[in-house]
Amino acid sequence: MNNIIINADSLTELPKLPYESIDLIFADPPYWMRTEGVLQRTEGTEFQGCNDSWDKFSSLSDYESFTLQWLTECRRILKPSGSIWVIGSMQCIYTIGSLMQRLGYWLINDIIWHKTNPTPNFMGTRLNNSHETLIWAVKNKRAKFTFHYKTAKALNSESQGHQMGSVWRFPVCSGNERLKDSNGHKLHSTQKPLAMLERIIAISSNIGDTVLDPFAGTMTTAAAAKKLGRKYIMIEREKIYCDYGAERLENITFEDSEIARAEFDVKPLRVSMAEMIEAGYFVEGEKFLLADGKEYAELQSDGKLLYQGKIIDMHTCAALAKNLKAKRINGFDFWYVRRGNKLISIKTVRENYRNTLKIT
Amino acid sequence: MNNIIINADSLTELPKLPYESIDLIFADPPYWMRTEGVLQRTEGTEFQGCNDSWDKFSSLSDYESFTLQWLTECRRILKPSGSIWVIGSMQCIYTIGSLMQRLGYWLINDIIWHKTNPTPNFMGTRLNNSHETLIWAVKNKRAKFTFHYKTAKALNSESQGHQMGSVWRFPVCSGNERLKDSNGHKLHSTQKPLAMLERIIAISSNIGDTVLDPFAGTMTTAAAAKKLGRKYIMIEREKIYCDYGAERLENITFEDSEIARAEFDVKPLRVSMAEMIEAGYFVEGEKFLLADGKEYAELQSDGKLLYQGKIIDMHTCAALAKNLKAKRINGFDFWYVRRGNKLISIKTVRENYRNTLKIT
DNA sequence: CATTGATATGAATCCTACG
DNA sequence: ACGTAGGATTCATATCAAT
Repeated sequence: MNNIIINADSLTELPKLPYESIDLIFADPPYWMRTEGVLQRTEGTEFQGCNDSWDKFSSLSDYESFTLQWLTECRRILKPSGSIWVIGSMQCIYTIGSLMQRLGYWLINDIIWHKTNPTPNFMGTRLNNSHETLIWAVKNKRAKFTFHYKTAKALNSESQGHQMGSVWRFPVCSGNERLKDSNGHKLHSTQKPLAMLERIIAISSNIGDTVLDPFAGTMTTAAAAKKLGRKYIMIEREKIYCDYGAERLENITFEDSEIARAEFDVKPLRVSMAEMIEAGYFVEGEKFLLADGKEYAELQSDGKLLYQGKIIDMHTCAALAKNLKAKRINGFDFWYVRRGNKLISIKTVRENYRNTLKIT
Repeated sequence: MNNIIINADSLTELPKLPYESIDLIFADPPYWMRTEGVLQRTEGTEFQGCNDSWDKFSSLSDYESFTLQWLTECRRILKPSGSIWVIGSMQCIYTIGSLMQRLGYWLINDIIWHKTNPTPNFMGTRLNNSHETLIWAVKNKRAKFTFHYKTAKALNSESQGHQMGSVWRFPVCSGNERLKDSNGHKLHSTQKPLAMLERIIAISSNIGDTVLDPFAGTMTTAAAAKKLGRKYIMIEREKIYCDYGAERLENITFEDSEIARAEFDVKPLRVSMAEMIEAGYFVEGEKFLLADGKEYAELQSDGKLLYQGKIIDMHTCAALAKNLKAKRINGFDFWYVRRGNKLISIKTVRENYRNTLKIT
């Protein structure tokens, strides 16, 4: 059931997928653009937007009903730890977001795709619509989901080395990347940029995960998934997109990388104070100091601290010693010990201990 | 009923306002942030977000009902030519947008306020939420609304001189602009930047218009309105905000400007071909040429053109002569006439004619 | 090959006053 | 309400031909 393209309607296919079997969903549903007539450039040429039969709906309640159906199924097949991305624009994203919240999805972020090269507003009738919106959500409020924070930081082209924000800059899909039909015309009216899908899959899934796209189109989601070593299930109603998409995927291979493996986000080994005392990295009875050099507390054999006659954990103790309103802070950021005539952060001591574990 | 602050609840006050009496509405409703517990920075200090009593709701349907009520009233009191802006974030904007579309509002644009200095995500648990969303809408699909396109162009700090897009960069409200209470703490947890309100009011209303804000808070909307010569009706439930807001408004005066008056958007005088022939700017029977210098058509007394034996209007004729797919293009951009031994654009001729009208 | 200029095009809720 | 004529309006890129 992996790495397949299903040439059928999502509303009939999604119910066939097993309960809680999918790690990541990317959905690029019909937007229901509601355009009328032809839009003409000043020079007299026509703008070719999205005027496909698959984007037509008869009414708002019709569109709501369609949206409710596929969102309901997606929630059923999503793993508890999985997450879903949905892209849309003004015309549809409010319907989508509102139904998601009603269905119990919990929104993680909404993300703005700020297009670097949007179609201008030819007539000057309103603001140039230069973005689309992505909603990223989980099944339930308390769900634990995959998010590679440091991978996202590494991928943050908008502000290198800083945490990734909710506004992303990407050009629209054009040029060589854009699939053409046998007449040389664009195959699909709304092909999404591969780079955006790669970012999404890299930060919110793991190697080997299964990615589902219920409106797969030109298989951009599958292309990104394959490149990053994820499995994929693509559902697409139009045969022509499936055919061209399958061909596209043949030329794509897994490219292993730190990003694909999310190696920046590998959690350091969990170690306990007691363990480090045992290993001789801390000594029972030694003094814990703050950066000011004053001795505040005394280390106990179990890793707790003796402070003003009471035995408390070092995180609570740090907040107390620093006289903070907060009850608890990360003691590894505040406590020092004496080594020779120097003050050493206990974080450094832990780092040294962890390094010995890596070697063995 | 102008330039007033009403210290009361919007749900009771909006129904008292007359039908179709408001030109522009800006609404910054409670977002229902659904925060829990205390968010602590790494150093142990507490982040002071929005935890106000006015932002508490018991359930999604409760919030939907509240939203439906004020949006319904706003639609009732909005003039047919008026428009409404609503700001919100992920937590609420999908509910708001979806209800707006259900109520029959027609969206003009959604606009992203991309914060230049967002609060970081302290825990690294998700993407840094660095934007809020504004929805700009009219009462009905066919409604004509005020939009000063060229004023927007002039105000476009993101890309000077180009059409304004749907992603706006503004810093969050801070420093001197941020109102403080008697203890020196921020008066209001969600004060919006004045510059953003000025932009909104400048591009979507006229001098003398009435601007309504049903959740007026620190009266930023009124401040921008007053500065730009608009009238205002502010509704705010909390007395303390009304008091500080009234004081704030005392120090603000109307600053006249081309932007305030939207002078870039003044429409040129409408003139007809027949009128210009009458005035001698064109001569009946003279030849109309394209840029290539070939004679294509012959001017008739009523301003129409004789082309290949048929009499047609010059816009349709231009499309024909240029062999375009389009049925009609602006003839003033394509036709030339001979003046002496030079080719002159008929747009230039019209410009000359218009200049004589200005003098008299 | 590098540079320049002309041309094509992208999820678009894309005109309006007057008779 | 609807037809007609007047008149206003685009930006970043990619491609390709010409220099």
